[in-house]
Amino acid sequence: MAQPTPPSSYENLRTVISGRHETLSKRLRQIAEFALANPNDMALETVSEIAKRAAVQPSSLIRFSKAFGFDGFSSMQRVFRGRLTERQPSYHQRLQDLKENSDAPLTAINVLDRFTEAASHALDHLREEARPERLEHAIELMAQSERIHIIGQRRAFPVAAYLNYMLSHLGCRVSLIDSIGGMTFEQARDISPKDVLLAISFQSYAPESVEIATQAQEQGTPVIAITDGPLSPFSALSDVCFEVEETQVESFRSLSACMCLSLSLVVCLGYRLEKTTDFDGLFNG
Amino acid sequence: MAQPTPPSSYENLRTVISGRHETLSKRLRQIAEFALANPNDMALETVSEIAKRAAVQPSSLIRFSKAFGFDGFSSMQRVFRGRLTERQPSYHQRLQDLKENSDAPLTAINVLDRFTEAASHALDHLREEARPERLEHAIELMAQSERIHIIGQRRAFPVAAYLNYMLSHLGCRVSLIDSIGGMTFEQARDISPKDVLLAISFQSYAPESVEIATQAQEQGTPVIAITDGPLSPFSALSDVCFEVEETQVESFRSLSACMCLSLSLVVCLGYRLEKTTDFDGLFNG
DNA sequence: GTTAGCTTGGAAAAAATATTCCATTTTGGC
DNA sequence: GCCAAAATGGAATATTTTTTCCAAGCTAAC
Repeated sequence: MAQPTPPSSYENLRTVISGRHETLSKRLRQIAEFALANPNDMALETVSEIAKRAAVQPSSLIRFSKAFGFDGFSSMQRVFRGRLTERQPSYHQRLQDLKENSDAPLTAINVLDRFTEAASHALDHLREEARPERLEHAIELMAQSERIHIIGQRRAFPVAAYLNYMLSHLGCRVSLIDSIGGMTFEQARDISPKDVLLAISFQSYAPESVEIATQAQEQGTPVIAITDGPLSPFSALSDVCFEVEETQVESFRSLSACMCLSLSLVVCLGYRLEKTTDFDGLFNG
Repeated sequence: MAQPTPPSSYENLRTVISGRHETLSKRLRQIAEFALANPNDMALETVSEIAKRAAVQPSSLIRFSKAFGFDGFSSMQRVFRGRLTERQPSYHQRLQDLKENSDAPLTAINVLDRFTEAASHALDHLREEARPERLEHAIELMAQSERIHIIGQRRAFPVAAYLNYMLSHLGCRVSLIDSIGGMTFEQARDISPKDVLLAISFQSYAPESVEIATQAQEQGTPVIAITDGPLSPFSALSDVCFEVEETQVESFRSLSACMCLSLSLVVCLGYRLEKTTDFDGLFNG
């Protein structure tokens, strides 16, 4: 049992396995090779299934694990499983930590720390969950529309305003439904099937936004939604749906990730439209 | 058992779960929410562990699986596991690629990666540069003012709108100078020395904002500025000045760090005012 | 070729895990 | 407010999975 303490990260385990590869017995070497080549199997299959695939006996797998200092197969498997989640170190777990390790006094700087931390997580999450094909789909819909309508009520309004600002600077025809003078539905009335509706909405989903998205969809106008999770009504009400899970600390949410997604969408659209105009300065108003 | 054939891909399962979410019983809905929020746990943990984390009985998990057409929990778990193995190249990989050849193709996902990266830096910068005494000074000024006026033109407007939204939900007397109907200066006219002016402005510093801040300062109204660097005219025009250096990628700037700072200020003010109101839900409009 | 020491295969035992079942509670219609 | 139907909790059971153990098979030194 040449390994006193087992590696606790996949990367370490990998290194240790390749390091000892030469000195292992025939069967164990066979397992080492299989493990390095099929980390997914190692993480997700049962001992007997892995044994079958690697053409060894189940007991050899146990021996292998013990040779590297683990208690048994299960504890080695944990390390392989870690690899699958560490990219995404359980977003929620991290948040939990953030909340729990926070009996720090509520000084201004502490609050700021926590919100920057939370915003940073939200950005990571955005990046991890981003689906390239959705981004491209959304951009295509915008590029081909005659006019882009934007709705975002209450908490979502700043995002809507930001999109409106940037899109108009790109030279897009764009209409922000800003509900000025209580004209929400009147403003929404001239959404045509050739346009696109960009809807931003978070819990608890302003009824006006829901209704306008519903109407748009019914009449065949593509809807792009930026919302806060798969349980949002906009999942069903949109052609492309971006789920931006803004981190929540003590039930306050930031819009950092939303702003970032919005900016990215607009810039991509800019490239797509081959507006090779001098972008410098456009965004510095 | 309303689901004859179980979804075989994670994406489908997700869709089906959100689709039926409304109609599920209390416990099953609870599980649906947990599952969508914690797909990693669903993929890797045992029934009893998941049950514990989701605060339900193990048997409910089996019922949940069956409700979606699976034989039992194990076969549903297979779908969640699929997600882990069919992952697209992780964003770390994408970032690596991006750094190695910065003339990487301008795909949507690359653009997003770069902006999230940039936003993340901006947040780090915000945290590093934050001066506790400035935060506290700003909070104190707001706490003691009779009314908070907010101005932010053009690119800064979304931040102003966000502050306006949050502050009004805190119960503060707040006025947003939104320039509606070209009434910028008329709206600014009732800023009194007992109030405070929150000015957000970035290069190239909207003249209206500069002028209003100047007037406010001349008449003795405290000015809090959120701006973009020491060269901003607001350095001189404000009592407290936050310099938020939003990282710039190809001359596009995001507002992520600004939003985060704004949120932090508001939350601190909330604590300061000892509004121990139930904050839950306040920020979910 | 023999033997000691290490390795391997496989079946049997132990442990962990998933699933079922039923008594109890909750829900919704009258 | 009552009843029937649906949902739920939790213990009991069934199943799967891991782990142990030991006999048998190699390997290499003498």
